[in-house]
Amino acid sequence: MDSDCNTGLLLGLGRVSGDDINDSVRSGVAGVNKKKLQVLKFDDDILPSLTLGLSFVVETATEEGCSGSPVSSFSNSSGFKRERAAGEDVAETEECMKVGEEDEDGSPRKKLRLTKQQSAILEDNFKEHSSLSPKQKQDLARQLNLRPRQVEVWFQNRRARTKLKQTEMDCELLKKCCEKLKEENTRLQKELQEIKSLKLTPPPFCMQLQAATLTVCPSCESSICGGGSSGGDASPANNFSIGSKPQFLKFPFNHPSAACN
DNA sequence: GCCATAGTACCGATTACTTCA
DNA sequence: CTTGAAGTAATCGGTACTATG
Repeated sequence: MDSDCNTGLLLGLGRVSGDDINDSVRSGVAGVNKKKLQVLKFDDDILPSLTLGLSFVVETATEEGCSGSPVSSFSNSSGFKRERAAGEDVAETEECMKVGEEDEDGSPRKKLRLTKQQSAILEDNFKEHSSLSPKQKQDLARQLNLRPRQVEVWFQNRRARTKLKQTEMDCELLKKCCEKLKEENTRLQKELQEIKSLKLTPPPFCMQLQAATLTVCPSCESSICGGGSSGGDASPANNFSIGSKPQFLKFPFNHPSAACN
C-alpha cells in the first residue's frame, strides 16, 4: 500500500508541497493511478528548484539550522534513537530534519514526533476551533515551523481522536443505561409474578368485599375485573385480565423507571 | 440551466513508527 | 534484551462540495 522502496529517479520542479497538492499526489512517485493529478502550486515559502537525482538521498540539517527553533524531529528505524526524558524535549536537540523537507526518497517513511511545545500550541488552537481555514493553517504552520499539510493532518487526527473518545463515552453511557434497564426489567418481572400469585390465591372473604367496591381502574377509568361497562368501550382490550398482555403504560408503577438517570 | 471535469477539504480505515511497561 | 500494547503521524481511498468551461 505504501510507496516505500522507491529508489527511482526524481525529476521535478520545485519542492512538492504535500499540503497544496494534497492527497492526490501524496503517494508521489509511486502513485500513478491516483484519481486526480493536480496542478502544482507553490507556497510563498517554497522556492522552485530543479531536482534530478537518486531519490534516496537524505539530507540532514546542519546543527546551526536546528538550534533554538521548535523543530520536530524525524527518525527512522536505522537512525537516531530518541528518548523522551521527563520534561525534556529531546526531540528538539537531536536529529533535526529541516521541516518542509520532503522525504522523497524511497526509504521507509519517517515519523515526525511533535515537540511538546508544538503539541501544546496545536492543542490550544484546536480548543478554539476544531478545523482550520487555509490562512490559519498557513499561519500555524509558519509559527510551528511545520508544513501546512502536517498541521492539517494533525487536526484531522485530532478530530478523529475526539470523535473516538466521544463514541467511547456514549458507548459507556449506553451500557450503563442498558444495565439499569435490565435491572428494572428483572424487578418488574418479579413484581408481576408476585401480583399474579396474589391473584391466583383466592382472597379471604373480607378482601372479596373490598375488591367488589374497586371496579374502576384509576388510571384509565375503565372498569376492570369484569365489572359492568360504564357506557364506554366494552372491548376486551379495556379489560384487565391475568391472561392478557400487561398494560404497562396504564399500570400505576410504584417505582418510576430509574434507568437512564 | 445542465453537464463534465478539476480542485479542494474532509473523513474513516489503515499503516508504520515510537515509546513504555 | 525482547515483546506487546498504546499512542499517534502519515497514508490511502473515498465522498462531497465548489468553481469553471
